[in-house]
Amino acid sequence: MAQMNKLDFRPLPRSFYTRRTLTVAKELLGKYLIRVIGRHVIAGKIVEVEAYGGEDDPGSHAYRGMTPRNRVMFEEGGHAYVYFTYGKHYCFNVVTERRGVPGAVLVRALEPIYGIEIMQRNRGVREILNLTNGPGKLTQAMRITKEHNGLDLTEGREIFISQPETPERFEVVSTTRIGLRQGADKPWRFYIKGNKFVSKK
DNA sequence: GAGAAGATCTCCT
DNA sequence: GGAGATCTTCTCA
Repeated sequence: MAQMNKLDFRPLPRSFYTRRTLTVAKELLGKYLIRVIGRHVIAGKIVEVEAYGGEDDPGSHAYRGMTPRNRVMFEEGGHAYVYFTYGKHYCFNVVTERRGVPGAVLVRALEPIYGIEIMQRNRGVREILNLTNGPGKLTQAMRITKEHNGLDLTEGREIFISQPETPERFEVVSTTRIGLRQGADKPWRFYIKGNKFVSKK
């Protein structure tokens, strides 16, 4: 088994994130989301995402301009946007585009790679298929909270995203987003075809 | 300052 | 398949 040393992984550079939101969303599929907690490393492969825009996207928090909550969406790409919802759950997003242009990609599901025992403990669930197959589940498994809102993902510290050690080929499926009242018509959800950890078919 | 809705999950039937 | 939990944030008065 591979060494679970975080030095094996390098954070993606700023230039990966400061592009169009839809481009970043599709390219995030297959990448590893890495969470470092003290000496422990948790990693999951990103298998499902949703893109959120600005004033062109009624489904986005940034649709009506900047508020204290969505401020990070207007930051330079490469930051973490974490918000609390439904009184229980955190959702983890990756900010995209250049500074001043709102955009983010919601990470909806991961395939567990490393630190599975830690994720089982954090979730209070043993079933691996039920560990990270939803936006609220993966933040609980990786212990991501509002403390991480605004974190810079290019620094490679507590949370970052890296290339997998052995990239695989896969097909991307594009569908409409989930759980929205507004903007539900836009096909801005992307997932890896056939992956068991995708939250909904 | 009040009221309503929400990028969800879990448990129950 | 459906409803309740639970609380933050936004909107409007």
